[in-house]
Amino acid sequence: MEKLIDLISKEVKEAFEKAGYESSYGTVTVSNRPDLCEYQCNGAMAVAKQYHKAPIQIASEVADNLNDNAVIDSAQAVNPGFLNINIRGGFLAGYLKDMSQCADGRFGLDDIGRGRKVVVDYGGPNAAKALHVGHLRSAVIGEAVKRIFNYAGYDAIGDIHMGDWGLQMGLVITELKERFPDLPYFADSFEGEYPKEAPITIEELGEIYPTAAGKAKVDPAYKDKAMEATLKLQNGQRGYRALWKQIMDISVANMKKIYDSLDVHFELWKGESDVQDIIPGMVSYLKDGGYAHMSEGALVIDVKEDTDTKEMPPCIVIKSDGASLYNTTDLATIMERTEKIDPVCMVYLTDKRQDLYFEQVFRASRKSKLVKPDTELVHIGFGTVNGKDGKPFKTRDGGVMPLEMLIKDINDRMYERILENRDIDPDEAKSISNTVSLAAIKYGDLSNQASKDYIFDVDKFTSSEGNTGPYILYTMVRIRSILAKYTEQGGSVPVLPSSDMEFIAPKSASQKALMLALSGFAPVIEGACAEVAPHRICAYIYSLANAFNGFYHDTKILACEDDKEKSGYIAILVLTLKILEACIKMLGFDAPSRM
RNA sequence: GUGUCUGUAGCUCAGCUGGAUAGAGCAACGGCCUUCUAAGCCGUGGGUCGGGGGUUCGAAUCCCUUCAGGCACGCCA
Repeated sequence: MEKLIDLISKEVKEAFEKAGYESSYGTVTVSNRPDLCEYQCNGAMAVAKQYHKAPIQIASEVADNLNDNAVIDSAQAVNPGFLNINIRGGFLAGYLKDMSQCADGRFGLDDIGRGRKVVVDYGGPNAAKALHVGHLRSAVIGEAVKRIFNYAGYDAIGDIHMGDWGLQMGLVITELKERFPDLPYFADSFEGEYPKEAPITIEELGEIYPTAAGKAKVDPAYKDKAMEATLKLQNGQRGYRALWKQIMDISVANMKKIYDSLDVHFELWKGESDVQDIIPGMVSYLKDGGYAHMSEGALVIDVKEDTDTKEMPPCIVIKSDGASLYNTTDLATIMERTEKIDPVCMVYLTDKRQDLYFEQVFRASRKSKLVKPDTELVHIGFGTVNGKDGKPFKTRDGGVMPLEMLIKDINDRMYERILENRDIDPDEAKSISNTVSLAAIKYGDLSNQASKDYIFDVDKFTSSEGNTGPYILYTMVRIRSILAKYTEQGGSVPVLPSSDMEFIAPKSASQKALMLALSGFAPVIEGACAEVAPHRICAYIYSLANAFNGFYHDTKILACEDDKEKSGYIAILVLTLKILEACIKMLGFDAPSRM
């Protein structure tokens, strides 16, 4: 379905052509001065030089050609050469009707993806340590990105890609060996059955890794042991593998619980260890193809290019001690995905500090042809979650904030707010606060540009004032409430896509503003998808919710006595609600039925 | 040192493929509920878009330079 802005552009382009100018200058944009007009065209100013004419004269000529237009209600030339355009209400109503009839339920958004596959690599938890605040963004943004791709018609596959094979595992094993040297895992001669369950709990694991990492930092001998353990694990030492498997089991169970609570779900629970078997093959491929060479004892791929103005260290494939590392598994994963999934694009969501690293890996995989030339490799580097002081978010005592604690904090705050506001059954309040607080967290994160750091402010996020998740949900609940009353009064609410939706030309400025906002859905999603920018959807639904609340405030909907007008209002309500639902679904949260 | 990101209202952030008077929200102040959820709506005040050059009819936006801060720079992930 053609976008409204394109339909308007088409008219203006024709008007340019009719006046004797190149039609491409007739491109129309949404007005940046809504007080003056709804749409604008700046082409007259751009084209003026070429035709040696005053911009305002050109704009006037074009405006004259737009009288009596079926789409455009008014086109006015304004100094120095703007063309201010308003759209016909009846045409707008017809456009919304077309949107609500789209059989694919995408409200006019084209099938951009056409079923092509995309891998979204996000989550990336470290299997050795508890999920903390640093894992929030990857999960939240990644899930949204995946859902946006899916909505746009792609077949998006989310891969958690756990860090389960690197030094962190060696550290945990080493620390366990120090503490419990008598466990059978550490006895080379042991040939019996290992215990069924892990020797530690998830809580203990949460403590062991930081301890071990701390020791390794100050004690080189300890670090050597850990590296040795890593290598032994990778080489298949039986006891280490058994212990590793058990650590993974408790770790994964814990991850699932937390990701579930965030409504974040992965199609693939892959990790670095999964490509272990294909690494030797890949390494010989890299060597035989002449892509990799030895340097300072390590196997590396040079990724420096002549055009580089910056230092670009080589991508290390195998460490000088023979062990593989993050790079190795990422390259092997790219190779495996290309063979088994063959996506048009792989998107990685990690902290932006890994920018250089991913550039190296992407270059290495291109250079060595591990990936097809037309497969896009995209790294979305996001900023840090900071506290109100602008420094990385910590617990009260200054420790790393566990993700569970952060979720609980915001949940508790939300629960308080609900109880503050009204008499409500505590159980219902609990259920509502779960739903709303998830929206608060996710919206708080997603409404910021991914690449920037942001401040995690519980009070702000849980507030229903301003650009927040609760404000969006409140708006939706309001609409649902009206529609429910309408049904009670014997009206029938159309289920989309529906040809029964009868839109009418707007009767008020707020109604037209809402209708214009609705018509902007497709271009916003298209932009959010193209730029992998969920925050655009947040900005959109905030303005849409604003437009709705303005309309709601000065329009009697159910009390409207004109049936045709009333059903027109209901149509707007339904479409607004459905679009908001589609958007928050993409962002990864839901609305409660009542607030 | 090299590279990279950031700098917009007191605070948190949009806007950045160049357009009109730089927008929101919070905070401050003032209005609006016998009527569809006031967790809402409307209004007022608040800015040399870090500084300086340049390109352009036009710059928060593009280029150069400079200041301030963050981050990364071969065997961690």
